[in-house]
Amino acid sequence: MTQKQEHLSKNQQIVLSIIERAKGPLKAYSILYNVQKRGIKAPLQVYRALEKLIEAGKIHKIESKNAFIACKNSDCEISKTTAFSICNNCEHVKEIKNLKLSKYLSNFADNSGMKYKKYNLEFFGLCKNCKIKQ
Amino acid sequence: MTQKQEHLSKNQQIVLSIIERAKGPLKAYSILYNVQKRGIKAPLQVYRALEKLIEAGKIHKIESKNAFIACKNSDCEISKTTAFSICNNCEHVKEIKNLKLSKYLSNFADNSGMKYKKYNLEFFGLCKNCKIKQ
DNA sequence: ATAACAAACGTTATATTATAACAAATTAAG
DNA sequence: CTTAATTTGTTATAATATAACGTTTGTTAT
Ligand SMILES: [Zn+2]
Ligand SMILES: [Zn+2]
Ligand SMILES: [Zn+2]
Ligand SMILES: [Zn+2]
Repeated sequence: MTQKQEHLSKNQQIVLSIIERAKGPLKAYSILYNVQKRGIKAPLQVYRALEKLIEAGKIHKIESKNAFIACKNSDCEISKTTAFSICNNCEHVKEIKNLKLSKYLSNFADNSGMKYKKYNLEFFGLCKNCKIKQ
Repeated sequence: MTQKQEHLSKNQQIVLSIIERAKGPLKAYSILYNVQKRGIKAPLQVYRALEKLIEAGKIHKIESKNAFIACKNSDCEISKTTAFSICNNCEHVKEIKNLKLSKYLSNFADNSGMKYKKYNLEFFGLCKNCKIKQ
């Protein structure tokens, strides 16, 4: 009986803690730099941890930025349905938690006969702060 | 009066023609390999063409694959609102043309006060073919 | 036509992001 | 304890993307 892992390994915990403390999405090599004092020396160690953390639903990858952010949406299925708002100016990223949206997209079906189990949506615009300043 | 460019340069035309003839999304270095006989020798020449073609709405980038596909949706705003279906098995990618979906997403607003001008949505699942085979 | 400007080009070098391959150490299960 | 699975450490390399520079081509306005 292979259950979804819930115990995080040492490296996974280290990488997760860095991502959780960050204000915004972190890039892999920035994570690497941050964890070198804790014994993680090579890119692969970071990428391996990132892979497992994504599988576990603890973090998400922001595809348009090649960066990683902690999941703030404890309800969301394990990394299967994700939506983010991204500010084009200050690069602020926030995970969107909206039941209507997630229901709409989870139930979406077009004429292709394809049933989608997973999606990633990235919205771009100006955040409230940046809208004011401009 | 700076209008949106509609005349494509030589390199842009070459790169676009490769992408349009392809069955699926192409990677930048695969494009490079394909156009070397036509005089394009360096990655930067390809990336520059790709950038302009995206701005012109002729192609889109599939972010989860770092690959580029021709736009099949002449109605869509210039690369501003994109949705794709991606088969996890055969990697078949198709641009989704669905007015309800695009209206829903273009009008989407959450409580953040952010108004989104642009989005990219990638759906994942099994296409009809691959569903049968499994 | 020609000067002035903007866009595209060619080229070299380099930055950034990500994975392959292999052996050792640790952890979970029977 | 024994065995299998996972995680780790390490080196090397693959894949993706941009910086910097000078030249060439195309457009616009006199
Ligand atoms: Zn989440
Ligand atoms: Zn902002
Ligand atoms: Zn399109
Ligand atoms: Zn398929």
